[in-house]
Amino acid sequence: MHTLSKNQQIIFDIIDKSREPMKAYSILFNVQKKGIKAPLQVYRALDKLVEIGKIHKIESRNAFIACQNSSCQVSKATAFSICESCEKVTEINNSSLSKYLSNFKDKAGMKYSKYNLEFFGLCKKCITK
Amino acid sequence: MHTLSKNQQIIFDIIDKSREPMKAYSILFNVQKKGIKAPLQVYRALDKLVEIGKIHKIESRNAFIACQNSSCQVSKATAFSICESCEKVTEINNSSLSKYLSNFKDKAGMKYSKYNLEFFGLCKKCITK
DNA sequence: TTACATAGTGTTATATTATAACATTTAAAT
DNA sequence: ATTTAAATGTTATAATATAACACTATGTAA
Repeated sequence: MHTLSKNQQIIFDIIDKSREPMKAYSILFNVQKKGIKAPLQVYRALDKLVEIGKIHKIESRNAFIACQNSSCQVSKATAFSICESCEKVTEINNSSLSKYLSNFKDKAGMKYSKYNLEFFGLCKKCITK
Repeated sequence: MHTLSKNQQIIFDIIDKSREPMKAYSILFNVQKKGIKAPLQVYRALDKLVEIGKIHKIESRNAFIACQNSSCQVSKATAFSICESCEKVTEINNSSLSKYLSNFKDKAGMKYSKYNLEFFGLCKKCITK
């Protein structure tokens, strides 16, 4: 296990507590009272947290969420569902899906070490609206 | 079929000719001689081209490539391989993969209308380096 | 425990990516 | 011909992200 540094811990905590993906400058705003004043301090912590799998970046939204899977192994194999109405994002934890994708090989003979999948649609709540 | 407007055609052409994904401001630089002067003119064309499936955005790279599939149907089901060394990006056209993902349903009962998948690794050339 | 290397911090400045707002023009549909 | 929708041109600005440099803390190994 990895021990987080001071800034990493502060920033992880705020993302982990959030019920929705957080953007970098929103994080910055929220941690200024804790002494983190500059964007770079946030981005450096984010980079590290992504690297060790504690958080994931939702690429289509430029936002970050805490990993919902117990383990960090899966930081190289991420899948999310995104509601295009309410913007709720959920990490998908489905072994069939991860097996299928981890074993996927394309014609070009490229061997993949990582993937990121984002599904878009409407969540249950938003469908009925 | 859709007829492209003047700006849309100019911007599609330059992306289509490019052998690598193009970034918005690189596109802007390259079309200034054609009278397109402002970022917004580029972004508006990009938005439309993405909407109609002529190009795709590589989210992890903030860059755009022309659709490599003959049809525009697939604009809602995109998959790419990205070499992390040379940054070569290739659109994956694999019916097993697209069937699997199009039929995928998660526990939450959310029905997906769209997905985007990005694989990362090393291409053949870069493996042997 | 000192020295060395590695990782993390603080700070200022700046680069890159993207949109708001508004006036005008062109194309398409009735 | 008139109306409507789509596209354009323009200026300004918002939002996202990194470069560069000086300094500090932490872990490792002699």
